[in-house]
Amino acid sequence: MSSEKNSTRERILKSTWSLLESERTSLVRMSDIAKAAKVSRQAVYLHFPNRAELLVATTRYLDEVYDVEGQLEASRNAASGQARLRAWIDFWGNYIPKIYGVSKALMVMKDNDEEALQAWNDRMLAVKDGCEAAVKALKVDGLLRSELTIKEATDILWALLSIQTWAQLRYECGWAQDQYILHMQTVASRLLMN
Amino acid sequence: MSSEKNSTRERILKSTWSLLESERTSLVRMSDIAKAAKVSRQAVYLHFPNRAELLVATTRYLDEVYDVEGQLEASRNAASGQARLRAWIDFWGNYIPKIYGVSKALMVMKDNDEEALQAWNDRMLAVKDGCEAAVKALKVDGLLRSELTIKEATDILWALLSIQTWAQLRYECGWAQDQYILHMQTVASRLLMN
DNA sequence: TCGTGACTTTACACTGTGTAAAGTTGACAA
DNA sequence: TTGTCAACTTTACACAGTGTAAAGTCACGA
Repeated sequence: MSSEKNSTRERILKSTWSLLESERTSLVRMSDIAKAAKVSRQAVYLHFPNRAELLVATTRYLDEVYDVEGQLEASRNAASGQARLRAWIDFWGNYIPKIYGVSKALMVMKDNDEEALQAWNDRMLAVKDGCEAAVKALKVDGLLRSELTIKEATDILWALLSIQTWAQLRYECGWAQDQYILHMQTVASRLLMN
Repeated sequence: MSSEKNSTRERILKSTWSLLESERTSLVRMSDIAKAAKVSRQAVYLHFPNRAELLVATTRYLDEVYDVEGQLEASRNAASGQARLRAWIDFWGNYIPKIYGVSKALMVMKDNDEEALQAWNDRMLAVKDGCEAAVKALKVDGLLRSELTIKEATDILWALLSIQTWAQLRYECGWAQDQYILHMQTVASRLLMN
């Protein structure tokens, strides 16, 4: 993983990342990325076969930089089911803003591009797994509402924690990030627990 | 409105609609629409200045065909706050599948096109108004949870009833339409009401 | 000194949107 | 009957952005 620092490849990934954080998705073209990385447009294609794979590689790069795996340990080691739900929402809810730019680019692309679709689905299924684990932890503690199956509870939590929902509350409704986390935690508890 | 039946303009709108219902958004190009409407591609531009305005006109056409205004009367005349919330979710939740194809096309386009963005926002604000009205009706009946402001409750309901959330539950999670409506009604009650 | 890998430069094919302008046709009016 | 006009069709082209192709440059290591 990222064996050489400041390699051209990594500069391209960093440029993609920072452009997607600041600019509107559609304004980040291959040529913009090349310019930001101070290489020719062709050099980008030397490292990534197409835009979709560049975006996918960028998401993987983010996961690595932010040490997603390490951070997930925390929620996995939570003492109670309720604590686990809280920790999961805290982790994922706070990870969304970090990856939002890149995710949105992938989201827009998935409607035209099969590869982008695949990558997007993989990511979202991973999130769903996190939701399911939290729900199961509630169940084990006997805290899951009896009228909900594990699948239903997982689906609802997953929908609640979608990136689009975050974006809507955050940008359209003007919620603060803290407010989002807090509300999601109480909303999720209220919906899933007795 | 729609003075002449089977006018070229209306055939174009109908073709756009039916293509967007069946095909993936990105596969519905101006030339596909023209072909389906049995006119030349240029004729489409004679009636609509660009793709964005064609899509917008198609959503308006749908509203007209489905008599949105008339249907909304029902929820407005609900006896209690709770009934109004139910009726609103029933109406909007069942309207989503009818407009999904066209809405998705607009959704994809709003990232590149200012006009599409504007149209999308207008639509979504109208939905938000519906949510706010339902929340206020609850408040009047003293049923709104005391710890929620009207704005917060509206925002949450609006997020819950977003088109993306519907699509995720319906397509990704495989929920049936009836199941979606029922669950959203109970979820909304549980979240907003004492 | 040669070779090689990592680039740059130039050029081009392709798709889809939108513009431009000349040609066709059928209905209706004088 | 002729002429006009609106509603088209046909052909052609500009433009943006992606991706491909291939020749050229250049520094570094054996």
